[in-house]
Amino acid sequence: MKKKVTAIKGTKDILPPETRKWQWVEERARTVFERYGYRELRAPVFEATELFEKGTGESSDIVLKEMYTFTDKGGRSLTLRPEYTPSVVRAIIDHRLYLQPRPLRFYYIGPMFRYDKPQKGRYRQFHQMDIEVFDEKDPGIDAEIIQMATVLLKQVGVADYQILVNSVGCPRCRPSYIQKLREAAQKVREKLCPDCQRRIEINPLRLFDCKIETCQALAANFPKITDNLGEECQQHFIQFQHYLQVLGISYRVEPRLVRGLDYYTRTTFEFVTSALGAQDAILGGGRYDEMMKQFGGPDLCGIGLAVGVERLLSLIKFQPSNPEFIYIIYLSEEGKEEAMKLAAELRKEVDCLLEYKPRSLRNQLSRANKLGATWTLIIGEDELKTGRFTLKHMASGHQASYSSAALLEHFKSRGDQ
RNA sequence: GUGAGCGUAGCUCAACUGGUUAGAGCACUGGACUGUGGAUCCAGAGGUUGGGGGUUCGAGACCCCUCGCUCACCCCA
Repeated sequence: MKKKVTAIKGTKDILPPETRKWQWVEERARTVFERYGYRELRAPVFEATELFEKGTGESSDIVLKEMYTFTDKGGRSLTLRPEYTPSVVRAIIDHRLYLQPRPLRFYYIGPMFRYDKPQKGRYRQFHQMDIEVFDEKDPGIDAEIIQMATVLLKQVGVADYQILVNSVGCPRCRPSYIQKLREAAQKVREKLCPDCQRRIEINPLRLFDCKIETCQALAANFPKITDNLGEECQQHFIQFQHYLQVLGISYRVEPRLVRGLDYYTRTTFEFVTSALGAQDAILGGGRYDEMMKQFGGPDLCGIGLAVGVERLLSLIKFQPSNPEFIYIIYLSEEGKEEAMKLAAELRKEVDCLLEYKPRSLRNQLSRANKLGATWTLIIGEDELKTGRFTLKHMASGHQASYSSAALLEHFKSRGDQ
C-alpha cells in the first residue's frame, strides 16, 4: 500500500448502510423532541475560545486539556465546540431570544470535538443530540426531561440502562459543603492514595470516585452533598424526586454523581448501561442556573441533556432494511434512451437505478440481484416493438408486462398504500 | 498525557524452531452463459507483510525506533 491518507485519529467515516441507522435514530429523536415542544437551533461548529473558557469552565478537564483550539487568519482564537450548551446560551443572548415567550426549548443534533485519547465509546469527533430549556425553574421540568429521555430510548429499542440522579447544590450551599468535605478528607489524608490526596485540593467531589478499596471505605464516611444542601436546593431535589415518582420512573440517587462540567447546579443525572465498556454513560445532563447571567444575559436558569449518538447506536442491534427499488435493464442504444426516459418518469413514484455500462441481459440480472433490487424492468427488442415492458419481481421470479402508463400507475398505487 | 495489547490483499485469517517466488476463503472484474439473476467451474486483478534501522548467509517472524489501531487510566457523550 502506498502512503495512506486516512481519517484522523478519533474520527470515523460513517458509511452506508450504517448511515441508515443514523438517519433512523435522528428521525426518531427529532420526533420525540418536537413532541415535547423543542425546536431546532443550529449554531456554528466553532466559536470564540473564550465562550467555552467562561461557559464550560476554566477548571474543567474539557477546557484544560481537551479543546481543539486554533488561531484563524485574523488572529482570533477559535475552538471547535466540545459541547453545545454555551453555544445556545450565546445564541439566545446574541438574538435576544429571551424576549420570546418563555420558557424556551431548543434541540440540536450534531458533531462535538474533544481532544481526548480515543477508546471504546469515545472519539475526538463524536455526535450529540442535545436539548435545553431556559427559564423554567420548577423541578417538574427536571423530571419531564428525564421522562422524555426514557421515551426516546424506548423509541429506539434500548432498555438496558439505569437512571442516576443527584443534586450538586448551588453557589450558596456548595462551597460550605466542599469545605466540610475537605476537612473530613484532610483528617485521613495519610491513608488516602496519592490521586485522592491531590483530589482534596483540585476536585474534592471526585474523592468518591476512587477505585481503591481503602479510599472507598474512607470516603463512605465523608459527608454527602445530599445531606448538606441549602433549604431551597433541598426542596428542589425532593420535589424533583417526587415528580419522577409521579411519572413512574425508577431511578437511583447517586451522591457521587458529579459530572465534569463546572457549571452544574442542583440537578444532575446520567443514564448508564453495562453494555458499553468503560464509557458507560449514554446520556447525561443537569441544571445550570447561573450560566446565562455569567454571560451578561438576563438571569434565566437552564437545564439540558446530551445523548451520545455513537454510544446510543452501539446499543441498537436493529439494522433498517434498504428501500425497494427497480433496476432497469436495456439491451441496445434505442433501449437505453427509452430506459432513461422511463426512469425519469418512474422516479416520481419509485426508486430507480439505471447503469450505463453495456452488459448482457444475464449480466444485468446478476448485477441487479447483487445490488438487492426489488424488481428489474427489462427493455429489450420485444418490449420496444410492443411498447410493453417486462417487470420482474426478483424474490419470486414472477414477471408481467406493462405499458409505460400502466407501470407508472402500478407504482403510484403502491405508494398510496 | 500515562500504560498494555495488536499491525500480513478491500474483509476474515494462514505461512513449523528464522529457510524457495508470502497463501486461502469471502468480496471484486471477466469468461463458460449473445433474452432471464441467485448455483457451479475457470481465469484475472489485488501486497514494498504499517514505515525506518539493526542482527543474520537468509527476517512476515528476532531486537530498537517510529507511525497507526484497539483497550484501559484520567475525564466524559
